[in-house]
Amino acid sequence: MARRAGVSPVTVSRVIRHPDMVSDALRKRVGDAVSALNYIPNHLASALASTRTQIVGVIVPSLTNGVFDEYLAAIQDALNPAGIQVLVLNARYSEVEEEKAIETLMGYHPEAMILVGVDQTERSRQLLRQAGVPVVQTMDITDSPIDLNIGLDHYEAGAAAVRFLHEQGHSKIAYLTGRTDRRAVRRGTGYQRQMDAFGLSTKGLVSGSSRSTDVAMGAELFSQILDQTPNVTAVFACNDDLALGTLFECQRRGISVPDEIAIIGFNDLDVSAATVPPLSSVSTERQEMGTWAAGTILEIIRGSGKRPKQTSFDIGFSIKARESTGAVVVRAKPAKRLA
Amino acid sequence: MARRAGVSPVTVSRVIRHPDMVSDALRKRVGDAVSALNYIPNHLASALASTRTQIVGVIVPSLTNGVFDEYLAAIQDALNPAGIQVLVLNARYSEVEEEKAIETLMGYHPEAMILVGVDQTERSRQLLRQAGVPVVQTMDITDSPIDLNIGLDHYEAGAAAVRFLHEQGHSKIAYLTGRTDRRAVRRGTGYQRQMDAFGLSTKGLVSGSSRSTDVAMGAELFSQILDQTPNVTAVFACNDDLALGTLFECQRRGISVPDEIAIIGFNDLDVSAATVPPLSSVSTERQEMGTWAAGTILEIIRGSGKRPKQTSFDIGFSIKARESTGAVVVRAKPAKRLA
DNA sequence: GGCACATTTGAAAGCGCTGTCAAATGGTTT
DNA sequence: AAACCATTTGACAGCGCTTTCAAATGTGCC
Repeated sequence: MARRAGVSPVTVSRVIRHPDMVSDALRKRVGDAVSALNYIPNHLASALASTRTQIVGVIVPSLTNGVFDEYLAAIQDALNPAGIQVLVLNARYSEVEEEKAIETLMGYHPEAMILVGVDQTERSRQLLRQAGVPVVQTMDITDSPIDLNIGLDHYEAGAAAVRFLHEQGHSKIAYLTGRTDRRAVRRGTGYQRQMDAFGLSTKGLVSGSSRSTDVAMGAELFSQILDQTPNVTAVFACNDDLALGTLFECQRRGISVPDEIAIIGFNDLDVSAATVPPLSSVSTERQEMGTWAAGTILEIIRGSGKRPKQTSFDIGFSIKARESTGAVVVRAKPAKRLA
Repeated sequence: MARRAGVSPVTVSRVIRHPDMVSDALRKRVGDAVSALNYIPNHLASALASTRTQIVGVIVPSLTNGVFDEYLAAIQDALNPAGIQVLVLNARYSEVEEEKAIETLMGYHPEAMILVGVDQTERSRQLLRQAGVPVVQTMDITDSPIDLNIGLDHYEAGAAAVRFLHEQGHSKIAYLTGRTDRRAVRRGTGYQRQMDAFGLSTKGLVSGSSRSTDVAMGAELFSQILDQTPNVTAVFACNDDLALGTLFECQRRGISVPDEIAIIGFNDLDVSAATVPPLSSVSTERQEMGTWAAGTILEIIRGSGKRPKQTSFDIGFSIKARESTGAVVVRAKPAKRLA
């Protein structure tokens, strides 16, 4: 107890929590003792007594996927300066593990929760509601959010990628996908429906794997497509890793990109702009989603506790057209939706 | 309080913590109440009362660098099953921020700490020692660890990369580096000393930036080298991002790899094996370091509390020779050290 | 049937802090 | 000088749990 050092018991707390309620002399005296002893208040005791844990729980589907890096960093960057710690748990793309993670997190009584995706189990939703704290579902959109929601329509994004390639004159458009969370599935559905709408067959043009994606898998999946459908002219990869693998496979086989094969990925990771040729990609605002989630939470739990004006937010996406899909055209977010 | 549900106060705790000390009937009765109420014990109160926080603090220099992804995942995979939560803080490659992160973490009374690198500030070291918990410094080695240490000798690794390229007949070997933490600096020193030892000049062969690295930077840095020293024949990049950027720049300029330029990176990320041609890289055992750190900690705080037989561990490195440095040779970790 | 002993449950105290409220101190006002 | 008020500090209780120890209950033995 640092209190022995100064001479006061509760006063230490006041000096640390409400320095302006205390005289200069006391502040100095306690301050000296604190630094002499390297005293650091026990956050657990403090949280227990004040019922303000200053913890926000975040659950991501993967820790090794570059997609969540900037997202997590954005959340921490927004929350840490406010004195809030972020507890990150990994659900490994499993709803069951996510539910477990939520249970664990609840034991810490977080002041808010940030989740990826919109399909939590019923029990997860119940636990979350029961907790009575702000919950933000990110990366995807839904009509029935648990609480707050920011994301994009992956179905529309998949369809938009197809439209984009189609506008460039492609009709043999392949789709590559890896382990299928709901978002990837929806992108795939968007692809399929848009191909249907164009009257284009997707036979021999879809290749998937149940493993989690990496660059090497992109090469494998694309090779499978080539075997089945040698006259394929364009590839829509459900993420940039697969797109990059496809590009490498083209290089390996001496297939010219974009002249013989056009490639578009998803997420627009940094690396996509640096390849040769640069990879087109459907760009998602991951950092913005993290920032919005964290900022909105801060507003609620700090600022007067009232809900923000906007509780659901479709942040959209944009197609970054680069050389891998031919001549570069400036494009914006698709104007209207698929019927 | 779920206790109202059953009929007991302290007993709930016992049912949950020591189910075998309690009768079947009670266990069932309380169990029912627990699930009926979705009761989850308050971890903060539990930790405060028992002085076992079940928290391990981890501080990494970056959240957006792929290098730390598998490392963090390995730590969580080892610790979570033991009921331990990992609190991850980002020090952004700054010793000062690291010190702040340590202070913050201390407020949570972690049962152990895992750090990256071996140059913490004096105050950091003091706080850590004062905490009296196991501390593991990873990724680098030192003669004066705070407590436990696992890592590799980056100086040797840098020198080994140069020796490797030299053996392939290169003498105009460039070095690319980005923001320079101690480890990157040591790799650079290893490069420089080994070049000196070979009597090779490094004039016009070193290019660096103070920003944090990305793929695009690799292209920029390599371009600078080409401007200064057109007859360069090999590039040692201080990480795989820069190596990949170099490869892309070669592709862009139509420079053949490895015929005109040999490239070797550092860390051996997954993507390096998938490029065309595949990139050689100095492979570091990041996952193993995370696993060892977590495992050793578990042994100490769970298993009888005694120190492991081995408290310092040079895990070494290996050179993954792939086509980007010419004919593929099987190589092991360098046998003897630089004088 | 009475006593020693093992088993199962509860009562009391306290982990380190914070919120509330009362007490002490000092400065003003009439 | 008495009464009043503002400012500053401390006492007390309690956050929700666990630990320790005592009480209650059941079992076996002489």
